[in-house]
Amino acid sequence: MSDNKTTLAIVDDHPIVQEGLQKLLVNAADITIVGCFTTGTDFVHFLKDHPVNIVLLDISLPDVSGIDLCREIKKRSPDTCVLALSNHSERSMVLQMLQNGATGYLLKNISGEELIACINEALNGRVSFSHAVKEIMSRPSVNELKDVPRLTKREKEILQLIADGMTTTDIAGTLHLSPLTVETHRKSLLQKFDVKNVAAMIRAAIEQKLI
Amino acid sequence: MSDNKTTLAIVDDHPIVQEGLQKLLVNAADITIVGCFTTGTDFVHFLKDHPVNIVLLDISLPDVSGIDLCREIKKRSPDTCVLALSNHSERSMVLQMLQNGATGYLLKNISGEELIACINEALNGRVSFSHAVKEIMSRPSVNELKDVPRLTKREKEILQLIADGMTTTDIAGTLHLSPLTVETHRKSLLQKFDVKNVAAMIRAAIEQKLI
DNA sequence: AAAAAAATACCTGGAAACAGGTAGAAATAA
DNA sequence: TTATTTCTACCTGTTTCCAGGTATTTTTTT
Repeated sequence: MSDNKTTLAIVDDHPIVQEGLQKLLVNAADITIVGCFTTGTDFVHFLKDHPVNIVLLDISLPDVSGIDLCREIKKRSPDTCVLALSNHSERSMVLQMLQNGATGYLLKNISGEELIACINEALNGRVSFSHAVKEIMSRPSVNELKDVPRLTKREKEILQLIADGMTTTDIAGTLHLSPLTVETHRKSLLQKFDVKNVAAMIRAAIEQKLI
Repeated sequence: MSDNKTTLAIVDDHPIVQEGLQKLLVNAADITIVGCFTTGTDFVHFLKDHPVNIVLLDISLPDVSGIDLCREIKKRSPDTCVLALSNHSERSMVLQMLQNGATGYLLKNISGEELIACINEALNGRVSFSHAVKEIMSRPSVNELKDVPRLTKREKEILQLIADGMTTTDIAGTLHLSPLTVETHRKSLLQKFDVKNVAAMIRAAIEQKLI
C-alpha cells in the first residue's frame, strides 16, 4: 500500500544536511520524502495544498526563527508532527520548541537508526528526543527553571531597539508610536523578565537568545 | 587513469553531514572518497599508511580541537590539503585555522557546486573560502576595528554589578563607596564603550565577552 | 458571537541615570 | 622621582526610566 506511507518534509538551508537526511531515510521503506525546503516561507507555502505527516525542521533558518515557524506550522496544520533539528542542546530552547508545538527535538549528530526510531516515536504520538537531548532533559536543571518569557511581536521589536541603545522617545519615533505606548511595552518587558531595569533585562535576554 | 584521481577523506562526527558530503561528491568524477571518520584520532591513524590529497575537516569534533588536529595533520602529511568545515564564520577562527596550515575554510551551508569548486581551488594550491567566508574575510572587519575597551579592575567590577541589575546606590553599598564615585565609574564605562546608556553597554560588553 | 490577548494611549510622581564639569589622594609606570 | 593612571568624591542640571495605575481599540482565539 503505497497510499498510507508517511509523508515527510525537510526544512534546512544546508544542502549537505538535506542530502544527508535524504540518504539516511532511503532505508526507511515506509517514509516518502515529499519535499525539501531551504526557507520557512517556502515550506509554509507548500503546506497549503500538500499534507505532511512529519517535518524535520532546522531551528536556525535564515528567514524566520524556529519557534515562530513551528507555531505557524501547527496553526495551519495541527496534525503535522514537527521534529526540531538543531546543533545545540540548550534546555531552554528545547522547552520553548515544545511549548510551541514541536513533537521532538533532535541534535544533528544523530545516527540514521536513531533518526528513524525518533520519527516512529513521533508518529505514535510520543515526544521524541535524540539521545543527548534526553539526558539533558531528564535531570531537572538547577539553572534553567526560570522560564523564558513569552514575548509578543511588538515586545520583541522594542526589546531589540532598547538593546541597540535607543531611548523611549527614539523608539517611539522609529516605530511611529506614542512614547507612552513604548513605555507601556517597556513595562511589560520588565515584568515578563522579572527584573528591575534594562541592564538586567538585556543580560537575561541575551542569555536566553532573545536578542 | 584511475590512478591519479584525487583522494579525499571526511572527518565529521555527524552522520548526516558525512552522508550529505558523500552524496554531493558522487558527481565529481575525479574524486574518490577514501574514508569517513568521526574522530580526529581515527583519521590521524588512517593517515599513517594511506595518502590523502584533501581532507574535509569539521572543526568542532568531540575529541580534539580543529586547530590542534590541523597542525597534527600537516605535520604528518604536509602535502594533504586541509579544508576546514564549520557552522560559524568568526574571523578569528578562520585566521587561526589558516595559521595552522588549513588551505581553506568552508561553511556548512555550502552548495554542492561550490564545494567541488573549492576543492579544485585547493588542489591548485590556492586558498579557498566558501562564499560567505570570502565576504567576511575581504573587508577589514568592521567588528574588530572598534577596539575592545580596556577597563580597569574597578570598572570591571562595577560593570558586572550593573549587569546584575543593581542601581548606583546598590553598588555603592556593596562596594562601600560613595554613590558619587560609582557614578563617576559608570560615566567612564559609558565613554569607553562609546554608548549612551546601559542597555547598549551591556549588549556590547557581552558581545566582547567582558561579562 | 463572546472572551481573551495584544496594541494603543494616557496620567502622576518619584527614582535613577546621564552630561559636563572639578579635584584631591593613591597607586603605578617611566 | 616625576608623570600618569586609577580611584576616590563632589556639584548642577536635565533627561530618561520606573511604578502605579486606567482605558479604548484591534486582533486573535475559543
